[in-house]
Amino acid sequence: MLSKKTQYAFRALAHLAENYGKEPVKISNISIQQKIPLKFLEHILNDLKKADLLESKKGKGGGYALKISPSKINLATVIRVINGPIALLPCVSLNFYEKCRDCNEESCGMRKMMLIARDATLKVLEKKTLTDMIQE
Amino acid sequence: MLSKKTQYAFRALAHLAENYGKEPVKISNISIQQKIPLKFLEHILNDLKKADLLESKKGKGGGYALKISPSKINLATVIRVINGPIALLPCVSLNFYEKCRDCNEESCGMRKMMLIARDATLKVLEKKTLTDMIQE
DNA sequence: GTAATAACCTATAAAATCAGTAGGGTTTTA
DNA sequence: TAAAACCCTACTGATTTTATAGGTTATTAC
Repeated sequence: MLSKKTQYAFRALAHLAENYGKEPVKISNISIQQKIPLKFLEHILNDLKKADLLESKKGKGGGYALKISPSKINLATVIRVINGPIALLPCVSLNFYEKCRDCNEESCGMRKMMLIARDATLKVLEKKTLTDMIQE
Repeated sequence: MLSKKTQYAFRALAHLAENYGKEPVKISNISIQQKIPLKFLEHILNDLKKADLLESKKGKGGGYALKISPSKINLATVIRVINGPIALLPCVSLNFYEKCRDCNEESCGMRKMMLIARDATLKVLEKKTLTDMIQE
């Protein structure tokens, strides 16, 4: 399951996607309209900025905005930045790979199954973007 | 990601699948051969038993065995018993559904995306069984 | 140039979950 | 009746999650 933080991140991104091309949006606005605790949201937006998904501007008239088009931000990217691995096992993770102890990767049946599951999930999450998400 | 407990469960089940139709297997045997902490494994096997996947026999010659054919135990079932929901959001979970606050389910784009992802993942996890997993 | 605005940074903390351990109790079989 | 093996309840330490607090820095308007 996605953490609450990740769900907040998606809401914030959806909000920013709807304001793409317009003025930057203040944290406080997103916080109120999307009902996300303000100080928590600060961290989230900062994480997304560090991942190069957002850009920010300080001072009056400042705020956050998507750095790239919402149609270029896929859901897998967001999940990886905020939530972590998408795969069900570390040994089948593309971005957070870890060798599993006591297991021969070539022959491990569990691994084979989780690879197939990962591919199926990724096929969706890498294809769908913020634009798909905000289409009503 | 699957918890360690779930990974242990899969290993134990694979072990039992390989002994399907034979004598019951003792916890201690599984613990040693699969390198799973014994007392932790006790809990896991008990959970699987309560979920009707295993049957047990006490006393000498006792142990655990699959209650049904390994070809009838799919991976989704196991994950749900030990790990919990497979869906990425509570509001798209079939077995652990929870309404999300502040969100109209009909119109929520995040929900729509996660539904599609869930279906893709489940299609694999509900189709693949312990038998698929132990095929070398 | 200074006051207001709004993002940025670091530290802390309560609550929940995870990963086990401890120590007996109960049932079955020989 | 004793050994074998599962069964049950409670506890614990570590980690992660979900925040909150409080100050710092950069930008803009006057």
